[in-house]
Amino acid sequence: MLIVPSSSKFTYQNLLDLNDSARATFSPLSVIAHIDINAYFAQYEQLRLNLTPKDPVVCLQWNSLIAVSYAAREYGVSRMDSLQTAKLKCPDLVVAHTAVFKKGEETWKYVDYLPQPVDHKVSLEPYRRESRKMMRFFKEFCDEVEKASVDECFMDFGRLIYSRMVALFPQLGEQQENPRETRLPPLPDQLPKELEDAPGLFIAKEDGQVSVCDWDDVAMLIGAHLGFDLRRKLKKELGYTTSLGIGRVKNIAKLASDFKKPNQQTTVFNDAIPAFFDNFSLTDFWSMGGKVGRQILQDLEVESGRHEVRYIKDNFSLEDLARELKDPQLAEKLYKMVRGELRQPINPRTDVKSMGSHKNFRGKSVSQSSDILDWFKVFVIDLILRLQELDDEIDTQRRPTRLTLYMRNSRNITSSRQCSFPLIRDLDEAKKKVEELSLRLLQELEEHWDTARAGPMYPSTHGGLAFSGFQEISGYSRIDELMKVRAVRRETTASPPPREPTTPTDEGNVCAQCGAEVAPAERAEHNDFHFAMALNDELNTQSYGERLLATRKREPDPPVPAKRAKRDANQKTLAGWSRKLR
DNA sequence: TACTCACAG
DNA sequence: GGCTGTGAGTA
Repeated sequence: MLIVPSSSKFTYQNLLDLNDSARATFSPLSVIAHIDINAYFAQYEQLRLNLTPKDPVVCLQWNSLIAVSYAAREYGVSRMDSLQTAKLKCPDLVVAHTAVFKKGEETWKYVDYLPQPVDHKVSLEPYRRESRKMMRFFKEFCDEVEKASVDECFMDFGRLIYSRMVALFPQLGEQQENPRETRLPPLPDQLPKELEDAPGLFIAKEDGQVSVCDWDDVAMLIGAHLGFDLRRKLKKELGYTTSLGIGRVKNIAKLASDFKKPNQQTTVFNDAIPAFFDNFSLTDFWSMGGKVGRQILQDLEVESGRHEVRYIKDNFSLEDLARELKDPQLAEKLYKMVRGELRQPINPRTDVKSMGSHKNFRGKSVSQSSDILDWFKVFVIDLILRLQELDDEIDTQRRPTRLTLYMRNSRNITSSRQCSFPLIRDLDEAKKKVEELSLRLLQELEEHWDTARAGPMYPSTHGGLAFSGFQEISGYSRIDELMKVRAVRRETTASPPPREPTTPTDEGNVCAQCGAEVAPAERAEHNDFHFAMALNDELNTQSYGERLLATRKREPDPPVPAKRAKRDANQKTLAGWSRKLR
């Protein structure tokens, strides 16, 4: 590796800013990472079914492939294939259908047949659950993480880089009288051994050399090592192969993680940014993939395809862009973007913003309001189970403040209706409330439906319910309530579930199944817990994926059903809906 | 606030 | 192409 020592362009303040999460993304020394799980859903299924990366696994949703493992891609299988064409290309294809809800049922599971859309709804909850696990893992590695989707996130490596830099180059840690005015010292003649053999591909600089010219290059180098460590750790602990990109802004990191796949990483030196952008079209950039990107190319009369980004950078001033695009904000964004200087902060976004459960209806299967009630049941339980997962995951509960009903008719006209949703801690209560309010929303929507403008509401082609306006509620009202939740959580993870659904025998206050101390008043609830665990076990039978090949190892825990007695009561309520509407 | 649209994976 | 999510625009 070529070292080119010269006086630094950067100041001590630039370095200090890395150590401040509010300023790091604006430092010229910034290092942002983007990580992406390769063919996520397919890889999840591969691990769930205890297969290897060599097995050609695909994830199926009805008849279409929603994820294709890299092993299956070797056979020419792509996301565009149907199940049938994919099997022609690869007879040994391992097909794992997503988990599903059966119409009218109250839980999702992996099933041992090929489910049909007319009476099933896909559940993506296993992937979301695993995603949350991975995000926790990333959060432990790095203090500033932005979840970008279910299988990718951005990280600001600023603090990690700062610490490594000061540790490796002690003179960088020396206090300065005037850090804003004081330049960093020149690079040493040799880099420490730890930074040699940097993992991952380096984008060559403009002159074709990989050379380290200034401290920003050193920061990138450390970033590459951090990225490699992160990927190795994730592979070891959770089993996933990933692609990763390192660059000075989010945009570059994102393009870089996509550049070499699977199981590889790319680091873009700052000097190499223009050369790196030559590999892409403007429409490959985040937020430019749709109309906006196309419109810009048209307004600027840029020929699509050949080094558009470099062309825009070299031929348009900020004023030119503002004039041609007639949108000063967009012009500024583009001006910075083509220079790799669009510095968007990491948005921690730890909290859920909204949560929806939707379904497209086939043919005329939903041709009157009574037809949709069984689907409502699925939407409701889907949402409630997901609220419960949130509760289980973090100690502060979050609750939605709005409920929205969506419907679409055969002319593809969508209408929605919202209402505020009361703050209810208890999920069984909340469930009843959703049932009640969604019914009311449906009636209101039917009343307000503008048949003259939109045509008839039925047959409906789409329906769904969504929670939004999530708020954190003040936490647990009593400390012992919190302790109880924690104790149950320990049990569910630590003790093996019973094989048979059995009733605990009466032996004082000690549960015969798990030996836990249970007060008589809580006995019923405790038994429900065992019932739920046993039911889970029962549901964990063979699935469509594994029947074709393997033995199961990493089956996800299906959702814990709501308490039995209350569920029966709710079924009565649901039956009531149908009567009310007929 | 109510609703729609654009964009993304 | 189906499903899920975020953010911005509009009235």
